[in-house]
Amino acid sequence: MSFEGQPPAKMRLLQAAAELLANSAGAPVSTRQITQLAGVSAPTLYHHFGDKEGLYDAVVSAGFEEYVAGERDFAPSGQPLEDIRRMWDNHVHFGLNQPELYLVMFGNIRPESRPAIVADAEALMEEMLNKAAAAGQLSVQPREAARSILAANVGVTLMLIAEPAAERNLDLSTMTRDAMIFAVSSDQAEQAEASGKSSVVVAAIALNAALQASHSDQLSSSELKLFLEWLHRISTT
Amino acid sequence: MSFEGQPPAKMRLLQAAAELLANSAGAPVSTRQITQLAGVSAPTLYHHFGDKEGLYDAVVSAGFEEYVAGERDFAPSGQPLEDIRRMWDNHVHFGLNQPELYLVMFGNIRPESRPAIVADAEALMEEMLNKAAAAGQLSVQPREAARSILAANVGVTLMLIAEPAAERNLDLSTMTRDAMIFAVSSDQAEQAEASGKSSVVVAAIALNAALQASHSDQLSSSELKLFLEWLHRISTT
DNA sequence: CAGTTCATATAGCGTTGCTATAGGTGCTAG
DNA sequence: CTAGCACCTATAGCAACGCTATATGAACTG
Repeated sequence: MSFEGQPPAKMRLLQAAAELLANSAGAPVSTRQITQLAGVSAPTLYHHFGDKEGLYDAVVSAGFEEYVAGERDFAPSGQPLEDIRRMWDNHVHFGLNQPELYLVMFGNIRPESRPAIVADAEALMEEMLNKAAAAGQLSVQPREAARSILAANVGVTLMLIAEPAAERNLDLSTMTRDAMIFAVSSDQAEQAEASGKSSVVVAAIALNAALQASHSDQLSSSELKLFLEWLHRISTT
Repeated sequence: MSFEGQPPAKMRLLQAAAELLANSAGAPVSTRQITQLAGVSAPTLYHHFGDKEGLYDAVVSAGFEEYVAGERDFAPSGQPLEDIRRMWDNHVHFGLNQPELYLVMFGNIRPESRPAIVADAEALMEEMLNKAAAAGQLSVQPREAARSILAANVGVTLMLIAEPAAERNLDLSTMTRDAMIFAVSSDQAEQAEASGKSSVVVAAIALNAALQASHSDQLSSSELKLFLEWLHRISTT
């Protein structure tokens, strides 16, 4: 993690905090340790960051940029759901590689106070899910899907961090990941993807078939007739 | 929470700790607060519990018995997967009702040190999943399924606790719960039916997203507007 | 009644996050 | 060139924290 373009003392504090956090093995890191390693005295820390949490927020912010970089670095594969899979794996990877930082970011839960970073991570995932929705691959609203997937993703990552490194079994992650993605995806759309047709057409076909089969009573019979006619126009173009 | 059958000072310490924890609103609780409320001096605490964590462990242990009681109190419905659903809901309920205690139990993650309670909760869920497996309703190993479901369950509960109480939307829990149970269940078609999401809704959501993204010119703008309105009606039922 | 053990108290140690106060340091204005 | 002014940093120390060395009272047991 690098903190360039900052006043020297501020930068060294950030670096010292990040370094001590990474090697703390779970033990809490004191401000005295940080200021000593940074070669700076206590008030300097509070001048720059207000309090210890402010310093941690700054470290977390840099950590999150690294996290986001990981989430974005792979080229979009054109298969949004596959990209979601990679986001999930990157999330777990990030957590296991920098557990202390991850715990400060996602593990520091307090009632009724939501870490800003959670909202950011949700937004990131929702963005990707929007693409899946546009491709007709989603069976739930992107926002709800993002919240649900991220919750499971965090839960799994925390579980894995808590386990002794030797016992960690990434199958837990893979299995939960696929369960969540499958749950929000519509298999109709997945089949459509394979057939190469435009998603509008395929979705229209699917909806047409489904409507006729289910005798939905959400629309009146005349409305349904017009609706189906439009569907037909869309799907036969 | 009751702590009967203990030496009086020990019991009062447990009660004081539980009470202060429940009303701490997220702020840390000091040993001085606890000993003062218990009408006892510091060394008594350490005589009985070794250290603060020992006291918390004892409180957690009592809390866990309450948790287990909730997990077991409903009569087995004869449908193991339905019981799993209730276990999930009870878990979330417990977390939201006693968030501070829950955070001590499940939120106090440290690298490579797994809270004993997690193993207990896993065992509890695995036990129930064994019944499902015996009934041929499981498509994965009960142990793996239990770990996966519990990880998601904890993740969701932590997310909900972190949210302002007014914004909490239990749909997040319901949706994630059903996704996980669906994923481990062998009779997936039945699960889909039970979740209430018919294929009509799935197709409507996909088509909605696809239409908005593709600016199809097969329908006039007024037709499209009405079409989308109907879609909305179908997909939000 | 002596001895042992359990339970509690007085007083205080070392560390924590944080701050009141004040002293440099480098820039710009006159 | 220097006066003034922001900005940055340091000395010293406070209150609160978890915890403990030591000692006293109470209650069984021989």
